[in-house]
Amino acid sequence: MATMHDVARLARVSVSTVSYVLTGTRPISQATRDKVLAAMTELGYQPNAMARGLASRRSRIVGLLMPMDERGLGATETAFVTGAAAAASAAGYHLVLSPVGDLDDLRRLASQRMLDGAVLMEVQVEDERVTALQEAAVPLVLIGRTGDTTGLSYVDIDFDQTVREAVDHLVDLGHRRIVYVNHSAAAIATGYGPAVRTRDAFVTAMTGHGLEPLMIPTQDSAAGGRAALAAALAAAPDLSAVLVMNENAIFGILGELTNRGLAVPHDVSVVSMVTSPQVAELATPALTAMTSPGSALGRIAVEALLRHVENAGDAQHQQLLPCALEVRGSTSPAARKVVVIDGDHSDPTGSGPPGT
Amino acid sequence: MATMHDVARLARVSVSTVSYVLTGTRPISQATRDKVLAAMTELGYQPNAMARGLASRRSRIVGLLMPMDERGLGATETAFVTGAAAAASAAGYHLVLSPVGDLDDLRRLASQRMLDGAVLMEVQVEDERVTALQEAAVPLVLIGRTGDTTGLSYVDIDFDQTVREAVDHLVDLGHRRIVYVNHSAAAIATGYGPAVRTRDAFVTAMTGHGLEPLMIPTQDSAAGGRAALAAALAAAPDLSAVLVMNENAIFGILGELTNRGLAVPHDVSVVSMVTSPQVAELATPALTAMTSPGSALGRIAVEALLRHVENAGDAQHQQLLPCALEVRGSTSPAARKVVVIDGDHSDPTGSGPPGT
DNA sequence: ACGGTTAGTCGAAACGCTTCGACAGCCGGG
DNA sequence: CCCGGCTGTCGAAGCGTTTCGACTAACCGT
Repeated sequence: MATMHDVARLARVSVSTVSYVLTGTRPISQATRDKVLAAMTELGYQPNAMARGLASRRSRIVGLLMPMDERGLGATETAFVTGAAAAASAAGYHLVLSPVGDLDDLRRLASQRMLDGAVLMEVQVEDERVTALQEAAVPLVLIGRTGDTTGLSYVDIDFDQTVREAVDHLVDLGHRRIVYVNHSAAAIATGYGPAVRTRDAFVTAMTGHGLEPLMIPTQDSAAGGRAALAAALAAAPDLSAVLVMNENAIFGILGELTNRGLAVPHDVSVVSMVTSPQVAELATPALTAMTSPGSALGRIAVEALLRHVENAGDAQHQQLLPCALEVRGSTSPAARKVVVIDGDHSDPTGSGPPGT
Repeated sequence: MATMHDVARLARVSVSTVSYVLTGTRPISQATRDKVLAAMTELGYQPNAMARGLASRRSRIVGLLMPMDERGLGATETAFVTGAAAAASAAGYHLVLSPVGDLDDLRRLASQRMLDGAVLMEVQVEDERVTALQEAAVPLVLIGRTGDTTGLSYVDIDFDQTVREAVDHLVDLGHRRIVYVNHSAAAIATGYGPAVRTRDAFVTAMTGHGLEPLMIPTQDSAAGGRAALAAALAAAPDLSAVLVMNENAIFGILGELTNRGLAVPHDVSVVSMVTSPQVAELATPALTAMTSPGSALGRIAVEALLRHVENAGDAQHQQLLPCALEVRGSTSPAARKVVVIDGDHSDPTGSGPPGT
C-alpha cells in the first residue's frame, strides 16, 4: 500500500502539498497538482480511510439505520436504500446500512465516532433511537416522523394527499361504499405514523365527499387480510371498493374475495396504498396502487444529512412527498348493482351520516 | 469525548496499560484492571474506532455486500442479513451492508482498508466482485458459489438434497406428472447457480423415480408464472403437481391456476422452493415449501469470515445446508382422475424413460 | 545464592493522514 | 519605493490508539 509519503517523495513535494491536492483546502498551482496526480496514479495510491478519519475527525461514512424484522424489506424500502446510496456515493461518502434492532449497538456505532451522520428509517412516534443519537450528537435525518418534530429534519410521505387522491380515484369511478383496511389496531394505538395519519386522512377525505368513513384495522399478514375482508363485508355488505394500507394483508384480501366469488375489479375494486410497482404486479389482476416515491425519499434524506454534516449550523429540513396514483387492473367503475343481503340498512358503525 | 489519556490519568496508570486492559494482549493484575474499568465507566469512555483502526490496521468492520436490484430483499435474504449481523455483533465486529451494484465503490471500500473482510451474497458463476476483492486481498466468504470454487470459502444451499426432498414429497403423495418451473432460460444460460443446480437435481430425482423430468424456465414475474403454467399444461395436460423455484412467478402460477378453474391443492399440488414462511403464508392456501436456512447461512458465513480475518492462514470453509420441507395447504394426495385430453402419450421432451 | 522465567507496568514510537503557522515571492496602491 | 495582502509551499504538531522494547520484582529450580 502506497502512502502519502511515497506520493510526496515521487512528486518531489511535501506531504502536506499532497494532502492539499486531495482535499482542496488550500490553493495549489496547476503544475504541482499535475505532478502529484501523476505520482498517485503511478503508485495506485488510495488514501487510508482510518488515518484520514482520525486526523480529520470525519469518517465520511453515514449510516442508514433500518429495522430488520423478519418480514424483510419490501421493494419500497429497498428503493429508499438505493436512492440513499446513490446520493451518498455521489458526494464521496460511504453509506452503510446498519440493521440495528439493538439500541446498544447503535450507541456504540455513534459514540465511537464511526458515523458522521445517520438516516433513520421506520421511525416510531416515540423513537428511542432518535434520542440516543441526539445524545451522541450525531447529525440526523428521519424517513418518517416522530410525534414531536421540533428541531428534527425529516422527509416523509404526504399521507394526506395520497389518501385523498386514492379516495378521489374511487369516487370518480362511482364508488360510494369504500372500506379502508389499515394496519393493526395495536399499531394505531402505539401511534405508528402511517397508520394514524392515513386513518385521519381517510376520514377527512370521505366526509369531504359526504361519504361514511368505514375502517378496519388488521394484522399485517394474509390471515389478517382475510379477516379484515370478512369484517368489512359484515359491516358493509354493499361495499364496492377497498382501500388497503397493508402490503402483507393485501394478498389475504384478494384471496378471500376470490373465495367468496367476488371478482376484482368487477365486483370489488381494490387500491393498494404506498406500494411498489413490483408488488402491485404480483397480483392478478395487477393492482391499482399509490406508488411511493421511494428512491427520491432516500436521496433527499441523504442530501439533507450531508448538508448538516458539512455545515454544522444548517437549518432543519422538513419535507413531504406524495405517492403517485398508478392505475392498473384492480379498479373499474362501480357496478350499479346493489347487493342487498337483507333489508336492514341501519348504520353498522354507529356513526351517523356525515354533514357538510 | 474522553480519551485513553483521560482514563489513564484518572486511574493513575499509563496509556498502554489501559490499552492492555481493553485488548487483553498482555497480562494485567486484577487490581489495576479494576481501577481502569472504574475510570472508564466514570468517564463514559468509548474507544475511538478510527484511532484504533489506524493503529491496529484492523477496522473491526466486515461488509455484507448485497446486490440491491429493484425487486427488493425477500424475507430469505433478510434472514441472511440478520443472521450475519448477529454473528458479527457477538464477535465484537460491526457488520455494514453495502449495496454495491457499483464495482468501483466496492474497490474503494476494499482498498481504503475500511473492511476487514466481506461476505458476498447472490454470487454469480463468473463474479467480478470476487476477483476484485481477491486482488485487494480482502478475506472473503461467499453465500452461493462461483463456478470455480478452488481456494474460496462459501456456504450455499444444498440444492440436490432440497430438490430430492421436494420431489419425494410429491411422489409419496402419489404424484407422477410433476412439472418444474425454474428461473428464466437466460438465467440458466448464464449459469446462475441455483437455476442450473436445481435443474440437474430435478432431472436426477425424477429419473430416479422412473418419471419424466418436465421443466419450464420462465421470467421472474407474475406474467412469467402465468406463461409457465400455460406452457406446462400444454406440454402435460395431465400434470398433477408443480414444483416452483421462482418466488416471483409463483403468484402468477397460482393466479393462472385459479383462472383455469384448477383448485390448489385438489386439482394441482404446488411446492415452492427456497421460500420463506412469510411468503408461503401470503398465498391462499398457504404454500407447502422448502424453507431456506436463511439466518444460519448468514451466521455461518460470518463466523467463517472472522476465522479468516483473525488467523490469516485459515483453511477454506465450504459447506452446504439443505432446505427444510414445511408442509402447508398447497399439497395433497394426487386425485386419481386421469385427465386425458387426447390419446397421444408420446414423450414431449424426447428424453426416454430412465433406466437404473 | 544465582541465573532464568514470568507477571505486570511503563514510555515512546509508530499508524497515515490533516491542519496550523510560517515564509518566500509577487502584485498593486499609495 | 514601501507596505499589506495574496498565492503557493513547507515542516511539524497533532489525532487516539496499538505495540514494541525495556524494566522491576517476584519466583522457580538447582
